[in-house]
Amino acid sequence: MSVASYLCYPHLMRKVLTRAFFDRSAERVARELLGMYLVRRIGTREEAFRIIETEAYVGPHDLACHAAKGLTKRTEVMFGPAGRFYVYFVYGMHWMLNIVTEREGYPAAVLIRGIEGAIGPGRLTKRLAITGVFNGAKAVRESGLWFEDRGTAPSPRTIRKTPRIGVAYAGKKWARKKLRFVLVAPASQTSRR
DNA sequence: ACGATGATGAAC
DNA sequence: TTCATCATCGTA
Repeated sequence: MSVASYLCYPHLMRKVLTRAFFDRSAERVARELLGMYLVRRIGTREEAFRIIETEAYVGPHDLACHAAKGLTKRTEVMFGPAGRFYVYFVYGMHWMLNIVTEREGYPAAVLIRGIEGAIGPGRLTKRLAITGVFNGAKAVRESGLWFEDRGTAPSPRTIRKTPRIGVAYAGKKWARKKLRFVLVAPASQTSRR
């Protein structure tokens, strides 16, 4: 494959996001995951979905973050190294997919809330057949679930910041923080004037 | 608009 | 033991 091919067909660029990408603040990771791809492999079948909605849960002081409860059996994955999935069950029905961020020992994560074709964290996991078996797994090819940079980073002007969904219990300060990131023009790769 | 779903952890 | 939760679907 020549360099020219990549220039003509930017989607052929496929760079798997490694631990270093996630070993940063949850807020930055949440913002930069917009436009990246979540890739799922089941057997030999592979599907990639552009990420269009995320939320950052920024640490133990963030009262909306499960880690604010401290180290428990459920939250222990968040206390581990970055680049692993934190998957938990809510409301007796839905699996929520998060990716752990920050250094080992500092609990923080990004909730993947929406991909093209499946808006909503519960719908997304159902669509990709993601359950608790992914909890603690590394986001690498071998796991069957990973992230890729396909060279389609969105223009900053297509990114919206809003308060997170369903976190009123966290108190005004944390419920109001704009830690939800939404890509409003998923198809466009560059800014429009 | 509201009830059902049913793991986890905190409050009681 | 009871209650609320990082939703969603079916029924009214």
